[in-house]
Amino acid sequence: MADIISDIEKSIKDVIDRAVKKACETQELNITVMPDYIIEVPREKTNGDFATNIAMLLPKQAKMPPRKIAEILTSHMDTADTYIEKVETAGPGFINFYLNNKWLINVIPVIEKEAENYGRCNKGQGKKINVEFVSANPTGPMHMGNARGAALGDSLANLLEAVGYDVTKEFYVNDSGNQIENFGKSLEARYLQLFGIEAEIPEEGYHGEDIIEHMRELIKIEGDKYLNVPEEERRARLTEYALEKNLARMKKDLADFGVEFDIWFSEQTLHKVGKVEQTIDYLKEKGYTYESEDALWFKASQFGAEKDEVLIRSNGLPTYFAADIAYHKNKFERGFEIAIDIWGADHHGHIPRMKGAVEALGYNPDRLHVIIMQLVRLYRQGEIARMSKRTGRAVTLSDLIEEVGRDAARFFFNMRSADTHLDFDLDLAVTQSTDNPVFYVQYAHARICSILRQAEENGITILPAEEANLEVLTEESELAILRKLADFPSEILNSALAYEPYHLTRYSLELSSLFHTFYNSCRVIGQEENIMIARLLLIKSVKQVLKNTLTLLGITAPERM
RNA sequence: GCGCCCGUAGCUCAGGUGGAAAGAGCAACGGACUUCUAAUCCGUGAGCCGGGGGUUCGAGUCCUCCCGGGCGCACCA
Repeated sequence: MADIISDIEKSIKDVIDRAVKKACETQELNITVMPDYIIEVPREKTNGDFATNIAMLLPKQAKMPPRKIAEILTSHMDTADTYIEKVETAGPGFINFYLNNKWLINVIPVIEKEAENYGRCNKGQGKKINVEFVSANPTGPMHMGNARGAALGDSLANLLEAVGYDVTKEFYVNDSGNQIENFGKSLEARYLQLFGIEAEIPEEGYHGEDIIEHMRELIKIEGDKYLNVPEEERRARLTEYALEKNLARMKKDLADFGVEFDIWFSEQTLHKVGKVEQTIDYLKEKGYTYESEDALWFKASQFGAEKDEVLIRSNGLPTYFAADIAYHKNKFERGFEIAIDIWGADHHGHIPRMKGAVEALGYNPDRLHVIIMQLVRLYRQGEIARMSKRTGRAVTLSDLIEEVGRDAARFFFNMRSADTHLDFDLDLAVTQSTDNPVFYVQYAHARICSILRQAEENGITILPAEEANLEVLTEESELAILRKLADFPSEILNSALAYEPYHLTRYSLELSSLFHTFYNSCRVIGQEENIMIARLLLIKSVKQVLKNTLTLLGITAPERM
């Protein structure tokens, strides 16, 4: 896909490379190794549109000061047939390039042509990538950490897909192991209690109202038929029932949040088909395990972890870790080149051992990338809010959607990088004002739609970009918008490769701000024909790019507000 | 004690592979609506980038040691 920024950078590099060659030919410079120089955008506009540091990387080779090198290179630069208008040397040895603003207007026809595909590319070349996120315990409702993970993971998946990866979004269902045992015991206790039979919820069990609710419903449907069956059978059935209910609930809550998984991967199935056992056997054969105190251990410390880890407990049951190894082995066997896991900060200690396990399995550990999210703190009226307004219990994902809405929640979760604590201001998220960033962005979109509607009502025909005279876009606020629009493809690529969708919220805010500034200084409708058409095309481009950005974030772009 | 993350304006945070005089939003103060949505815009003030060393032409960014905060260090997940 077209990216006018990288095109222009390429043309500048050409100019530089040719100048170096020429300077060497005339023996003014003696350079044998071409340095790895960069083209960058100077912070200060007065330093040009682009700059290069090449002269500052050459003093040793050329045996002269950087400014002198810059002068020589500049003198050999041939800028014919480029947009470069002026080249200057400055500062400690920068070479600054000043461009004719006309290069920027090319972005409008590109956006018009590519529309919803503007910004996308094929960097990923169809490589298979697995993004596992949320993976909340199916023993109860989802909390704020799960919500942040959902927003982050889904936007990241969209982003990776946009740059050409074949993305699979996956939810690992922990429907096995200790916590499920406790879940079953808790359900059973409630079930018996509802029939007036004395029973106790285990120490580490689940005491929530939802457990009682599940059993009330089950009794309504199936009555007392599990009172007189063997304990094991009873627990299995109660667990199965409640898990199914919880999973359905999670699917619904996530769907309300705009998150749809491709695969819900059951941990239980790994055990059932013997994958866990096979994986353990494999590690055993490789000599990466040993027995101690009746348990089987994985030599994690041999692979960079702090200590060894138990695979099979002395009671004969495999640990969660053992299943997780089998799960990751399975991911790679399914052909994923990269597996991304999104975990809460409280799990960060597991990264070395998990990567160690991947390595022990014979895969490059770099193929597993773990994103650690820091905690979310909710604020209401300036104070930490732990409880839901409505239920009085811990705030769940569905509470959050109900209180602030899906768009605001998704935007807020993606405003900060994953590794900073997130202060979520619930009051701000519902505010319909300039303070609320998501409204600010959506308002920009709606405002554009409003102008376009009026243009249509006034019978104004917008020409195709190729036929319009876009050179009349010379106002500072117009040029600033064009520059921002041109940045979009690299913005997406960089965010995707860094696995950091939060750059998109910032981008959307910056573009919106530039639009609002333009709106207040330039009128569109009623201007001289050429200018009006050009501005209509400009704001249409802004609308398209805002829409594309919001879509990646899973947020709606309203036509009116 | 060991490991990971964080420490930038009063508050919340940005600062691609090191680059030229550190940015934004909010809060504070002062302005702009007979005109396409004032849910907006314009302006002002505000900083030993936690601290000390080091690497180099050049460090908020890299290395090291401290200080402060969060989270881990189970035969739980």
